[in-house]
Amino acid sequence: MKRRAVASKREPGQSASGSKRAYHHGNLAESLLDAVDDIATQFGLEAVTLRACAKHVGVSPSSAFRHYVDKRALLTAFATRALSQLSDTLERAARDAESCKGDPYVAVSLAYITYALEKPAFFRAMWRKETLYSADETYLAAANRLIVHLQGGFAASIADHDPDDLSASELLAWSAVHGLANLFVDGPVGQGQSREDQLSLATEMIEALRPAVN
Amino acid sequence: MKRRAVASKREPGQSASGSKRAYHHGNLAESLLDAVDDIATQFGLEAVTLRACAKHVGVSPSSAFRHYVDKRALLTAFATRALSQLSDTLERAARDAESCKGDPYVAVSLAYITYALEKPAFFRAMWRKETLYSADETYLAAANRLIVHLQGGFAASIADHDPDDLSASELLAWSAVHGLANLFVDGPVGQGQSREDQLSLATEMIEALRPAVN
DNA sequence: CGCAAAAGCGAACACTGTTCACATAAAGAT
DNA sequence: ATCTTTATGTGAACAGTGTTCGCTTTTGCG
Repeated sequence: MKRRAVASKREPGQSASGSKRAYHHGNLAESLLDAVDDIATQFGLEAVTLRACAKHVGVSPSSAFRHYVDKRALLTAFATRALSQLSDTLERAARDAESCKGDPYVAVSLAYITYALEKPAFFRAMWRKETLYSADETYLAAANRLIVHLQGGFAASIADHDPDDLSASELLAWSAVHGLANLFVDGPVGQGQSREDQLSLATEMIEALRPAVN
Repeated sequence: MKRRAVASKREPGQSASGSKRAYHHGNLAESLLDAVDDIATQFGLEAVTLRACAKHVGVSPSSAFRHYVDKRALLTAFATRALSQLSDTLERAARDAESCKGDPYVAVSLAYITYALEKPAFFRAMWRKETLYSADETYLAAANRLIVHLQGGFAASIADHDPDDLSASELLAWSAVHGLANLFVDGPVGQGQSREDQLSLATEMIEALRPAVN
């Protein structure tokens, strides 16, 4: 059989998280992350199974263990990826807001909530301490980068990055935004509403918060 | 075999969630919930397995399906119980605060966060939409009761109870408190800190929120 | 080329949720 | 009391899960 008779030379140009690339030898580690990505997007986090990921990539289940000691390690790596993705999103939102219209505070907050609404599985995966190695170094680094972006967006002060060094108002802003995101994603708020309505509700809350955060 | 040669008559006096009571005929449904309770408390939500619960109660795994169609149904029932428990806690906090010292707003908020810190598994179980039948009627009823208590505590107006009928400032208050609770339980905030320090951090945040919520 | 290390494989293990035909206990009717 | 009906609990089975291990391939390198 040998279902992959692809060229052994890896072609340098390749779009994105597609399933291209000579898996047989190549970057299984990354490809497995893509698989988690796809499956979580389509069927939710609970459907992410090691065997499903392996099959999605076209590889035997046991191969995964050459790259991740655990399923938990795989999920940690995925959470790390999600964290960076969110950081990038926030960064872009802050930059856009600065160069154009409104204040970055609203922009970053809305971007945070929008991300949660549009990628709920990713948002959930980010902080699932029970299924994560939350002491993993690269995971922690990604979390810290996110915190820095939050400080930057919320308070425009970029410097240190200890989660416990957030000022009271920074923590308040993060809590409110994070809380609403969670209430949307897993809670009873904004259930049947359209994305539009959800976001305007979020905007309301963010504006209501302003007096406390400035 | 027949490992339970206990008296067939049920003795009326019995302390708490112990494994007493004539299980053979009695209230397995409730006892299974107690089992979830115990296991989740000791080993976390991920350790809650149907077979473990059955064993904990002293019953065969398949018996559980006479009372819950699913594992998910069992978890839904447990989430419902957790929601009521939290509601009770908040109610008591509000009453105590009214009859004595400070304002109920702070008391309720702190009680919410304290509950999350002290029963993280329960707090997680409450809103895990992916492992719950979140459209279950009694679950929804419990969620609504919680919302009413939040409105009562946060704004002292008790009346209707549609999650989308929260005022902007009520939603803000809930979001902030819920968000901080989540950041404590699953996020990077307040990691190594003592309960005391965590709660004083929470108090700071709650106080910072006050200008926006009154 | 030759070889050690890396990467993938298939079969196995213990465990999970779930089903189903069967046993038993309780409750109701006679 | 007996008989029947219904509610409950059982044990063996099934497919699917994470994980391990000895084995084969492939690759990179001297």
